[in-house]
Amino acid sequence: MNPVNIRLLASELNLSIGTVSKALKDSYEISGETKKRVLALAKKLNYTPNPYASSLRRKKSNTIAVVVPEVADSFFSLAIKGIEEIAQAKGYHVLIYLTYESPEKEKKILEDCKNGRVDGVLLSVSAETCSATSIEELHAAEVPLVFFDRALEGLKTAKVRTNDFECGYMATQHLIEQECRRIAFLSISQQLDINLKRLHGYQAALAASQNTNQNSLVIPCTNNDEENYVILSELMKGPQKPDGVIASVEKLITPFYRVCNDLNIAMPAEVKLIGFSNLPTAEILRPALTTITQPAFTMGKVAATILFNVLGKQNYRLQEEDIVVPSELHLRVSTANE
Amino acid sequence: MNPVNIRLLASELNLSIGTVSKALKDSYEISGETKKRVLALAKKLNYTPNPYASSLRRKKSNTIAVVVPEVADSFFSLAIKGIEEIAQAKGYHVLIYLTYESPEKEKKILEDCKNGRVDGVLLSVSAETCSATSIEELHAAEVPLVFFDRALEGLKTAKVRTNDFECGYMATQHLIEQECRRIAFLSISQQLDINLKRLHGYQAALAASQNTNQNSLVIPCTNNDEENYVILSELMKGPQKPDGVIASVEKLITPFYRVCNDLNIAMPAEVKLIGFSNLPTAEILRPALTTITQPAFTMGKVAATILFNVLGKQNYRLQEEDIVVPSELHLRVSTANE
DNA sequence: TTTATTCACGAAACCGTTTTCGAAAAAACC
DNA sequence: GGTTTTTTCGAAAACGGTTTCGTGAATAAA
Repeated sequence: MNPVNIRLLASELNLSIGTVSKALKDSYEISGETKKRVLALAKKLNYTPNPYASSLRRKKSNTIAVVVPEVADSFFSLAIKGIEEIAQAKGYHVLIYLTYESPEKEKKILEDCKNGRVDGVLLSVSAETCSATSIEELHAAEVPLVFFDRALEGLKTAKVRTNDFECGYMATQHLIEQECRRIAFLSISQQLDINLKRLHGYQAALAASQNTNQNSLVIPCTNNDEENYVILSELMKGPQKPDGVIASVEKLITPFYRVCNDLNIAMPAEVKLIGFSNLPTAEILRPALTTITQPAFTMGKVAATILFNVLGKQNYRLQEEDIVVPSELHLRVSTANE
Repeated sequence: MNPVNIRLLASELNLSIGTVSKALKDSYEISGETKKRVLALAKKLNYTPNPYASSLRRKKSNTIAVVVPEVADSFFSLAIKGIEEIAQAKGYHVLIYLTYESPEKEKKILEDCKNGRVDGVLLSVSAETCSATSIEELHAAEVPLVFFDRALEGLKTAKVRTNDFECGYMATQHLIEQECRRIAFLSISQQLDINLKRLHGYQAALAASQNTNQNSLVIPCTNNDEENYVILSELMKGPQKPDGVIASVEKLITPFYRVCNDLNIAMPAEVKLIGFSNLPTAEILRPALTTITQPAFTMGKVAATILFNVLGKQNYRLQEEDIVVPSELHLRVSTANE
């Protein structure tokens, strides 16, 4: 650690510690002449203030926590990039925590955020989180919190989300328009709010459809790629074989392509696929994948901006606002009609 | 912020602050009875120690910095995941900083790491970094540093890399074996050490080839997708049109697929492609992409493990070691012979 | 000239924890 | 009983900044 501290500067310059401190932050109390001397020596000795001493006294860490289930994921990595960009511009530091979809890990992490380590938290809850106690404790400790993407209902704080219900509806409607008569909805977590919304959008679109044949066909999948391969394989070989498929999460897309490839099922002729995805390679898949693309980067930036707006004020109360950044439907060949 | 501190505990229990502090960390000096009382009250009041006060006094932050050019990238996001997994297990916190390939940003960030904010740094240098001054300053400040993937030569510290030269060689040799007679090497940065190594591997393999016709054909690309599309388009339309292509970085893969698609160039019949890539979708591209896959997750874990090993010891000197985690060649259709 | 005000700085408290050192009381030893 | 040792705790000094408040001198106002 750098041994040059404010005390050293003070003694070299025959000034008091307080004077040096004020000079360094350009206080009006200090004369221009003295400021110049202090700055010069600070530069010469390569002085940088100890951040923890400063944080301790000011009760402000200039650090935020980003708590996400996963990072090796096209959505979250883009969102993190958006967050980091804003944070860096504001001179804030970003702590990253992964929950791996585990509520226990999440709880432990959030407890670590209560003791002044961070000035605020950006959180995307784990899929299995149902209890809000650890989040409420954070709230009680007056740590500003902004949910992004995956929020928990009933908590009075800011949320930045996308229009999941509409997207579920839109995806389904699109398949109906492309004359799919049997549309399957591939899902993972039954808990997760955003997945439920997508599912409800799907169901609403089916219900609104003129075609009374359209029954809901929800395929529960798992977190394991090979298990999903088997599940989807059964689906496409079985009597329930759909002619339209909605992959409600990105990780179900690869298994589905593999199944179609291995079973020689033609896409989009025999079955059409639309996926919720931020995959950068969607357009070079064959067939190119129609996607509902979440505005991950924007959501990260918006969430961070909201948080920093609050951190700037004295009044730390975060509005209970719910910002919706709409996803985009990218039409590609995987849902095309010949 | 939580207002319950060690002073409050002490006064509630009629104990001194020091006693409470020792009781909390199970010091031998404190009787079992007292420890029980302290722990009970701490639990009841939901006490958590202020991390910055502790860091200030102990001169240890239990935090590391991860400095990378980018996060929305399949390699770096996986590496970060590996790092975070180890850090979380060791009770460390992870600060993320993005350099966006800018040496100036990198310099600013590394300066922030010198003042005790972090106990160590994991760094993958930006592509344009040539000066080592800011890194040497970090070294001078005795902040342990581990390079991963992208290192800077001539610095006595640990490095965790992959076998880039061999991979360049292996990729080229593979194409030669697949009877490619004109192999192009798509490159981005001329600065970046790992890219140069891949290039040298390519050149060495060409030189070793029996076929004397094999001239080096290096195509400099940019960071812009559309520009690259144009460059590759010209290449594939021009007289130099190759029958084998090595994409030395992941971001050149998508443009190349697009070009082949748009120009109706058959892969692998007319041209074969091998890419340095961690794309999770490599196998569902059509044709499925032959890749050199870097062990991103493992490299992150290894780099973090090395760093934490040093942080545990009193003697902070990091060995000048160079660990090589080999990449894997995944053969797929994009380089197949009919 | 007297009084008020501004300017430039120092002394010291403070943030919350850790750690060293000393000391009283209890226990063990001769 | 006297001495040493162990046990258990408290006082206080750090750690490196920030901030409040006070003070003497210089300047301005009266």
